[in-house]
Amino acid sequence: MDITKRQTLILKAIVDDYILTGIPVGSRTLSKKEELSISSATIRNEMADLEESGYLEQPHTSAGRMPSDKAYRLYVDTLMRVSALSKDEIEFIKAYLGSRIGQIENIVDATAKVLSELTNLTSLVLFPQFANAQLRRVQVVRIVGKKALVIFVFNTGMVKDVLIDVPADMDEKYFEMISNSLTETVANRGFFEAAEQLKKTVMGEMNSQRAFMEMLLQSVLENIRPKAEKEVVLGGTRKILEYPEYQDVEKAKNFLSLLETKDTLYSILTQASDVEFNIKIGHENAESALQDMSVVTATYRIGDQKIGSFGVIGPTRMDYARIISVLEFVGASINEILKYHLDT
Amino acid sequence: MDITKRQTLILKAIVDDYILTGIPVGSRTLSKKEELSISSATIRNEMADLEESGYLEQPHTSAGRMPSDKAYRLYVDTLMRVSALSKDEIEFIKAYLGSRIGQIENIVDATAKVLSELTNLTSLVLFPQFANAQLRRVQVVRIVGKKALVIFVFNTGMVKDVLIDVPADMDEKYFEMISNSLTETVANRGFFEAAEQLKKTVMGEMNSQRAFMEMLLQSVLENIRPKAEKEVVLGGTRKILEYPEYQDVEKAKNFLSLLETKDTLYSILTQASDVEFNIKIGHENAESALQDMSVVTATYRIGDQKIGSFGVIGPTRMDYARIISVLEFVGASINEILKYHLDT
DNA sequence: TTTAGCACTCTATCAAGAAGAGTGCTAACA
DNA sequence: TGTTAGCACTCTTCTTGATAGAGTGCTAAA
Repeated sequence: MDITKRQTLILKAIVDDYILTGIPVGSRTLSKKEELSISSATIRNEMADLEESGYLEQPHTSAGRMPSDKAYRLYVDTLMRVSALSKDEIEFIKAYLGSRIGQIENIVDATAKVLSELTNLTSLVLFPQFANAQLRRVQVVRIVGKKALVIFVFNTGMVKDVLIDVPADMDEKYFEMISNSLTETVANRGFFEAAEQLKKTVMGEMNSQRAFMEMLLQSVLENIRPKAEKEVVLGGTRKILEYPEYQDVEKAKNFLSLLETKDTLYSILTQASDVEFNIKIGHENAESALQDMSVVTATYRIGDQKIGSFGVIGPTRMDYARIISVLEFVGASINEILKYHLDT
Repeated sequence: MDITKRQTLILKAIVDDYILTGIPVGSRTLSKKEELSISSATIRNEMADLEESGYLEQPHTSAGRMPSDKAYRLYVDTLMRVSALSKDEIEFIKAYLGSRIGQIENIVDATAKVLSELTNLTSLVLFPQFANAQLRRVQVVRIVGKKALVIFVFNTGMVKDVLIDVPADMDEKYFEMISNSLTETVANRGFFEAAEQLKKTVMGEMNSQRAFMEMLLQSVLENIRPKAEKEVVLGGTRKILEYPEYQDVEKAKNFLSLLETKDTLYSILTQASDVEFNIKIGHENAESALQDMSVVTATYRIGDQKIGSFGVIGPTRMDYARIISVLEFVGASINEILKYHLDT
């Protein structure tokens, strides 16, 4: 089952070429390459062997060979060389992400954009998972008239808020009291625990503002609940149309509708969050819609706590080496920015 | 130049049919329709006349006729019958929009989705134009440690906020003072006037917190400035792929990249905001990229103040009558929801 | 004025043939 | 024994030509 050194060399050349062009690679094309000074006939023999071992595939008899998923796996695991990004690329990432410090949404959006721009693929960014984050503080602030803002502060430094209606005659003191009481209840708890605790607390309260408290609780629960649907941000969704293998509108449509069912994307991004880099090639994906696509994801964190993941999705023929470099650098940049966020 | 009653009838039938199918309409197809009991030969004669008058076009000699932009214009102005929406459709809109009361973003997103879903076209929704809205209140609230939230309240009932850094040792009293002073400065002014006034005020201040105030001012200005780029929300961007005339990937790509340059969309939506409904057919669009597309837009308002617009974009062959009904009803629904928002 | 009839035009579709790319196998060579 | 040149073979793609079908424009009759 092992393959020889020369076969490895040939395989790498084929993968490199196929990633670049998307056209099945012929023996003559390969023999013309400088690094391989072997005749096309010899290459043909080796290719036949590689095909038998399951590393190569042939769309039809008189076409060149293209890598199988197994070949990509080998390529990713041992063959490819991950090179550093160019100065320009680093500059681009820094400029794009750096200027977006502020709201978390901006960072997520910018990450999605930067990823798709640099890889020419559709990018996925999972929103920070509040479920893992803990609440630190809840504050109710009267804005004007009947409107008040409920502000949630997480231990990760993130802030979320929601507008609610309050009785016009409600006392400022009362807001302060609620804020403190809510904070006490939820502080240092994750979402589910906090929700549990909140319900108990409100049920216990039997004061005159019961209706208001229930309304408040409702909006609190709705807003700190992690919503799968909302939590995936996409970038470069139309990049796929650039690829010759998606010139068929039907195929492109399938891909684009896959992107609309965010549940799938969500599960891809969450299940991947155990390891640093996760590369799923073709049939390695559980979802049937992804059998001829690859997904590469990485995690991002605040401090040493994993709070989300991001990555790209595209045809199995993708430049894995380059993608890894990009993800690595972008991940590091995000960590840096979020660390700054955390610095209270 | 005038056309006869019968020609009008024929033209309407052609437009109706072509909107439905997208295939050039032949004389025999028309003669088979019940409402027109004329022979195909007669129709052919009439069609020749209509072509001469510029209402019909022929892709090639042995094909049927299709409506020109001029025909669509006539159709929209006098021929089409706008019918009421079905109960199901009304229910759909109400369910979708009604449940999204809360943040303005949700309403805008929901509107975009509802529009594209009901029309099968790409929808555009302009974010409420803060430039026209006036500020009512600015409030700085310490959140925790070095973080504070600057909250902007508009006379439209909308609320925007931004997270900023503040010196950890800054007094609560000082926040109150700043809030009041900022509010006084910007209250009842539009954006540009408020910005002008703010600059003057800060320049005047020479106290110890000058650096902080400048930082604050910066973030204030950045956040209340109307950003064209950010202000257009799209829905159903991939709907275009369903249309046979966009089976060509190249065409689809062009359309999709048009959607990415939000400046164009922004200008379409803003220039249209003078009248209730705005219908631009084919070459009536100033932008060269839109020469074979139509754009239908409507405005939405709070009270009697126009604050934004929304609409759909697609091939000139679109169901104008239906689109008008949808826009009308959705517009009314938005107004209702926003009125509730305004009810402080 | 309307309609039936017919020649004409253009497109779309299909089959057949030619060109090109690439392979697999065999035989010769180092 | 491994490598290479040569050649027949296969499959795709492109081109060409023929054909059917849709629809028109025009003429002549009703």
